[in-house]
Amino acid sequence: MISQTEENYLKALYNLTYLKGEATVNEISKRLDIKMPTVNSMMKKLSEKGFVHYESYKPLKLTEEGKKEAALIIRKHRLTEMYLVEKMDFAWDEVHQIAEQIEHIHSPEFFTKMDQLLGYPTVDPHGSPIPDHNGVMRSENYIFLDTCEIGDVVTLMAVQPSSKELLQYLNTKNLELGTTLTIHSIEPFDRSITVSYGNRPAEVLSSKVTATLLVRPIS
Amino acid sequence: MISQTEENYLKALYNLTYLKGEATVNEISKRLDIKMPTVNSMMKKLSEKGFVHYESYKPLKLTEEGKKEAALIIRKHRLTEMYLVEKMDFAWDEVHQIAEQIEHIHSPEFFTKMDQLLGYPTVDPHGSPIPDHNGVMRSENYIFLDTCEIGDVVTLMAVQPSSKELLQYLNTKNLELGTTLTIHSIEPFDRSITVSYGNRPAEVLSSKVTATLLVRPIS
DNA sequence: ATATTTTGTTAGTACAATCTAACTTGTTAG
DNA sequence: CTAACAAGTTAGATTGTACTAACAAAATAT
Repeated sequence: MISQTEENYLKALYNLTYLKGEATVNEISKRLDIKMPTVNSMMKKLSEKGFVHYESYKPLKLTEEGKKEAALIIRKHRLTEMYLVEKMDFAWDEVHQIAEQIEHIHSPEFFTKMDQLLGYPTVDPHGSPIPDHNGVMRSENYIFLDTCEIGDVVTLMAVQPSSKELLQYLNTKNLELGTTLTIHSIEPFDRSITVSYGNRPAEVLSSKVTATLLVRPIS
Repeated sequence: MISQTEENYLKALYNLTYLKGEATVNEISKRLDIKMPTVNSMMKKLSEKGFVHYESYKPLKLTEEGKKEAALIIRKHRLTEMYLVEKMDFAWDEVHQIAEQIEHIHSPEFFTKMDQLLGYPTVDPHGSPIPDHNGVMRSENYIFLDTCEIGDVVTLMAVQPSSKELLQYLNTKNLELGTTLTIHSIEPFDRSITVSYGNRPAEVLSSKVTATLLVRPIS
């Protein structure tokens, strides 16, 4: 059995790693507002249970099983948010706290029923994708930046695969998750793309970079 | 703050005492399937917190505050059951396990919304009354047996006030909570009532007894 | 390249909620 | 009325999840 507390750690790790495939003890500590030693020992425990790859002083990763567990919790969270908005008439900004609690309910029938009553939605009220009942996130909404066209306006959602070097490169360009990009031109020769975002001059991104950036078109 | 565990003890105590005003450590132990020493120390803790009257070797009682807390949890449970049946199309026998979990959700708005969507119901799908938002159980459905009429068919719901002697008397008559009674005659002189129930000859109950028995008419 | 800071780990403590074993009090049957 | 049994209590151990203090490793800045 997996406790509510453990579920919260898995979820935090999933969300933190969604971007770059790994996360640190420190990041989890900050996100959950729990001190680092507590996080550290919980990570060892989750490693024992087969949900996390743990090695001393190395960044943390979820195992495939850990990813699935986490995705299923996120599924419950997002289905709940959708249900609260669609069927109970809550505003989109009121539902998070309630969903944080209901996501821990153990009852497959309950969430299956919600899913059914909602007509099997694929995104929650905030546009985030809802994983399916096998924990697979159908990120249909996310596409690689190198598949976009001139004039598209997109939001940076994830980086896959990622490397330290790539993330450092993105930092120097002030490119972070959630940044909204406008595509100005695409160079036919090397497929490099010129984008603008924030209050800064346009930037040119090579195809090596654009092939790793997952974005969501603003539509 | 009151933990989920504490809530379960309060609810158990409320249900056990509803009938006779008090309950024993042993009864709670059996109902929750938790060993007596654990129950004992939890009762002391709840006493510290002002929810329970605890005295060594004496039966347990809820304080007014304890009753209110418990009733509010039961309110959440019964509202949830009603919601699951009415709005989510669950069968009446599928909802208990889910409600056991949802009753612990902390979100006044969530339950207020349920109440509203259900049109402010006063009983749950099993006919049990739903306490109001102040924790007051409007037991309008329960009436004293001495106010019934010939031909009425009723279910014994509670005994108030109760005494050891009265309960022993009821035991000798095989009268227990949930027993369905049919009223055959009422003696005008002393208002004693003749009833039948189960596979046994009719019994005569004195007005002293009938004035303490709370019943729900079967309608 | 080394000193400083940040991050990660270990060790030991605390508290909530559970247990078992042993003892005490209360109840009940001869 | 007392012996036996049931119920209640105390003491001490265990597990899960948190903490602080102290130390170790890694990253960073001068």
